[in-house]
Amino acid sequence: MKHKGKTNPPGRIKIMKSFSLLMAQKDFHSITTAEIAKNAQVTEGLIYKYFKDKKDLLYQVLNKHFVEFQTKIESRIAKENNCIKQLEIIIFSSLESYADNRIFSKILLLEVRNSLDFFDSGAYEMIRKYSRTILEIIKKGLKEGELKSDIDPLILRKVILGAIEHACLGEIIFGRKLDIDKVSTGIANIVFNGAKA
Amino acid sequence: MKHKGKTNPPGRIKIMKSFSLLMAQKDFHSITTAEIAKNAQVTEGLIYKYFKDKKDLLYQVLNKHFVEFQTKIESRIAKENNCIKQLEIIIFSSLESYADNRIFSKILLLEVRNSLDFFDSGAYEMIRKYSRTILEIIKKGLKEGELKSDIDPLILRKVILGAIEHACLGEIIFGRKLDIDKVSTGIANIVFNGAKA
DNA sequence: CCTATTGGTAAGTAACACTTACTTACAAAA
DNA sequence: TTTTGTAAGTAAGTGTTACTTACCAATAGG
Repeated sequence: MKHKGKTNPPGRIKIMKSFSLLMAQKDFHSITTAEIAKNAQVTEGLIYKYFKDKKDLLYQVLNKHFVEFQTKIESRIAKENNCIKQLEIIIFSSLESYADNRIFSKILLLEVRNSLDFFDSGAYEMIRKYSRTILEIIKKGLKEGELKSDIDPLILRKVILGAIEHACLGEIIFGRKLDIDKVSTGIANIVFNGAKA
Repeated sequence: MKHKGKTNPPGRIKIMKSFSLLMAQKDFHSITTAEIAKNAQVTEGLIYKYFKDKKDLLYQVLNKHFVEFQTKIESRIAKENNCIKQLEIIIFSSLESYADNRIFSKILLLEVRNSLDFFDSGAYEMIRKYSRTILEIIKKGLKEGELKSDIDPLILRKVILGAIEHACLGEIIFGRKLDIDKVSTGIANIVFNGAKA
């Protein structure tokens, strides 16, 4: 019998909690379904009542975290209407979110990209939305003359997103502590003012 | 009997070739050892004569590609001694290498990061060397006054590497064609001259 | 000519992701 | 009050997979 996805029964919640906990300790591939079930105190079969497969569980956990991330950032952006300030908020808030939500960033930056079916998932849809928001801000910045007219908005977005993601990798992989203030102002300084003397 | 790794027998070469070919078609996890062996026309057991496990095979294939990448870039850099020019060469050459060696970039940007034992591999040692080279150039640029004195070299490196990697993701994942000239000059323009009007 | 080593094979095995067939609980309809 | 439909959960599989073990054949050195 297939589940229709309307309710949110205790078993389902326990499975997601158990999986999140395990993701904090080890990488996706070395987590077994037996382990997930045992820690959740349910049987293995139940996982497949609520999730298509192990990857689907991963995507849904990511999605849950992403919703929080998105709403937090959007409310912060809304308070500003200077575009450069808004982009600075994005840089800072993204770094902050990645830093104090290791599971979220681990999944997003290390675990999901290698499989094509991620890009059909709801979690990926959220990323696109976030990404689109950034592009809108950049375009507005160009129109209002806050940004140089010869800037390609798509490339600027790549630079910003790439810098953010790369900055978090060391922290996620090696557990290095990241100085968010220093790194975010550093990135913003380079991206907006340039590095050339 | 353990292999000492001195010679390079035909079976070993066939396995690596077969695996490379499969990596061009699908992701690491959905490639089976049976498949690798069949396409290489050897038995499955032989894989484990030359490689510790499936991941080790991945790392060694990556390593092979990385050596070519590294030597190519270093010879290009040697021809310049203006630091900004050198960094521009790095941006351009990296994009170019990623673009015309999809397997290499797929492995490097999507497949290896999620497992901790990659960071003990020889392939990761190469990355560190490459990364160190970039840092040296930046430091030289600071000393010789080509770069602004308030720039943090580690952060500038993060921005450059992040931008390069992010720029390639779309191409690798979705097979989108990348305009290397446009993107590399675009990135360099932002990083060196800044985006603010 | 023997023997150690290397290249390679064949036949396993344990563990894993996922399935199937079943039970229980319970709410709404008849 | 009984019936029926369905959601929640279980128990016991199954096929596949990465990896292992034990073996064989060729060959080069002493």
